[in-house]
Amino acid sequence: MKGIRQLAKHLDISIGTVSRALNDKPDVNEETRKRVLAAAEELGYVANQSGRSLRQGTTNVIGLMIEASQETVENGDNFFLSVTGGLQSVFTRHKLDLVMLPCPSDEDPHEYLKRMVARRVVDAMIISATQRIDKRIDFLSKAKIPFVALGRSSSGGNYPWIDLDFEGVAACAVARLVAKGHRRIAIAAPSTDINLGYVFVDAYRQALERHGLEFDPSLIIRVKSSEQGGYQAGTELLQLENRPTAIILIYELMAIGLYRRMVEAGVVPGRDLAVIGFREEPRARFLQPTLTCFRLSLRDLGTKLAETLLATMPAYSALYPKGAQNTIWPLELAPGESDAFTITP
Amino acid sequence: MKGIRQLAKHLDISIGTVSRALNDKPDVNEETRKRVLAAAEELGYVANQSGRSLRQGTTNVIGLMIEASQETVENGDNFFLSVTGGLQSVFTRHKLDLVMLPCPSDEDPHEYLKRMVARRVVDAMIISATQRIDKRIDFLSKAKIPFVALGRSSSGGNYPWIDLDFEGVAACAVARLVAKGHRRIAIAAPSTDINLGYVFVDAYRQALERHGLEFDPSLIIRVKSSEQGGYQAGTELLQLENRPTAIILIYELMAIGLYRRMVEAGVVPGRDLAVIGFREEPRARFLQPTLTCFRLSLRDLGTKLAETLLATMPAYSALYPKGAQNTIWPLELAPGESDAFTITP
DNA sequence: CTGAAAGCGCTTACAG
DNA sequence: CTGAAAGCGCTTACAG
Repeated sequence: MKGIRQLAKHLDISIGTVSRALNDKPDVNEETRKRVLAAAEELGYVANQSGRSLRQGTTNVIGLMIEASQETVENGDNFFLSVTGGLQSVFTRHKLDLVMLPCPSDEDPHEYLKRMVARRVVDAMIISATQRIDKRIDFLSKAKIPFVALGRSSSGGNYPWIDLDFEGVAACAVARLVAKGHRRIAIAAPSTDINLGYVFVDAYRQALERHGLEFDPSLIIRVKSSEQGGYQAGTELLQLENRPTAIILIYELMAIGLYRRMVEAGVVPGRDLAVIGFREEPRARFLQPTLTCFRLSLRDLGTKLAETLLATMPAYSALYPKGAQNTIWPLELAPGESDAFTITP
Repeated sequence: MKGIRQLAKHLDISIGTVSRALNDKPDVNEETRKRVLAAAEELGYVANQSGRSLRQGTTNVIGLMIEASQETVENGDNFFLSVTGGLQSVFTRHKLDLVMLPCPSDEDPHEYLKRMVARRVVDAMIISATQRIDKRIDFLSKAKIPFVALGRSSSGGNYPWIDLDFEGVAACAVARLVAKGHRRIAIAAPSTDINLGYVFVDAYRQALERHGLEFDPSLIIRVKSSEQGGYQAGTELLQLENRPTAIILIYELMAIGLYRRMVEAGVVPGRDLAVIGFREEPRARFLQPTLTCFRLSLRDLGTKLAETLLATMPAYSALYPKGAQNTIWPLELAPGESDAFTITP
């Protein structure tokens, strides 16, 4: 089936009526609508998206930009694939399609985004891995493209974002460890300029302060956000003089590498070293002793992301009252055995 | 910058000339072309893709369909993200953009594909995770949409595909094990209807036959393609009477779960049980003893996939001589310690 | 409730 | 080498 013209001819009615029937417009005879829908189904007609887009000025496509960094790839980090389900559950209601736009690793993310937006392949964008200073945010704001960011940034002033509750996680982790008698608590933070690193370390500092503990910069161990990074963090931790008795990890898979390094060194997590991981992750579920970490539903996060985005789009904002356009997403403590011992001074 | 009309007005020339200049057509004055390109850059003009698509009949977008199954997500399987780099390196040369189309887990993959194709959001498709009988292949063939499949299938007769050399891997693994004296060799295969399972098990059977070993169906352990599946395979292996002395795994992350199960049972891989893994994977690199497995470049695989696809597209086939439209992609043995012992009967 | 017509933003024969 | 015009496939005021 080529186009609406053939379908209309086949039904012996005008293309206008066919279009109205297909698009659920109210002013169509019920009988006519049924005939049209049946014929479309039978002949496999679906409206050409370019034609629609050109006329309507919208593509009905939402882009999720992802950066396939070496690290992400090696980690097998499927954070986004999980969020995707939640996003789609909302978008489907409005016949919006989600496409993932992988930025080639050799292209500047900002340039890539500009190109995609300028070509108008999407109506709106979801960006993530926000940097502390992120040009993409300024660009999208200025270009008035609806968007939502997964992650805060110092850029762009007021813009829609959702971020994980790093403060809550840091505060909870520090409080637990302090309650068990720990005084020297290390933290494994990312070595990149990603904004969550700053947020997390700040919150850790403040939590220490609240508990009257001195902040020691040497306890911030900067490593890659990966299993290997966790291993590296383990190595650096072992080399610290006056070795910390506890460590908080900012990335879920670090725990696996850290455990391995500890086992190699004869240091037993949960007995000689308290470990608190970040996000609960299937692959870390089998660590022995079980890892204390934090739980969240990536699907629900995706749903919220989608709703936040739609609230900023004129065509949908009525359905999704704007309200809080910035959300701190809570994580729930999932206690394990990795920090279940008490330090006696 | 709104559209080509404004840009043309700004330059005081016709939109036709602007278009020709922007699209590298030969019949444009060099001076004019420079002025146009400069103005476009300055004003941030990029052609609206819907307009282009409608006129040209092509979208210049290639779709990579991915199925975000529960398993894939939990595994953190980033096979595709890695292949993406290779795909893009080829597509970029032709100003083609790659988008990943995630099929919602509650939608039938075949219906999803039909919808995407009918809406003409992409010029061509890359599909994967091919089933033994895969309706998508018949559909794409019939609809004459250029496509390439990552994975063979029994469907569709003659169509372009690339697949990993499962035969080679199975043959090599069995030969190695037999040479070390193993007579009872188990194999962990996928429990789903994915075609690679059939191909791999067949090749394993044939390899046994070549070495004069009897095929024992109880040695085919069907489990999920995941870490957990590997663990499960370990459990089942331990329960087998006349326990096999070796196991071949069909999925890379199975090794991690299998090792864990073996350690729990006091069975030492590389001493009490020979293990040969499938694809070399960063996360399995730290297993002790090191895993014998097979190496391939996912980036190169992506490049080949892209080239195979372009060879089937009329607009590019001249540049990519069709030649072999079916490729068996070789894997290179990466010997480790996990199968380095000899059985003495 | 339906039809005829305009026009979304481009590219591309066609004239000159 | 450039301009004027047609037309890709739709949706949507506008008339009736």
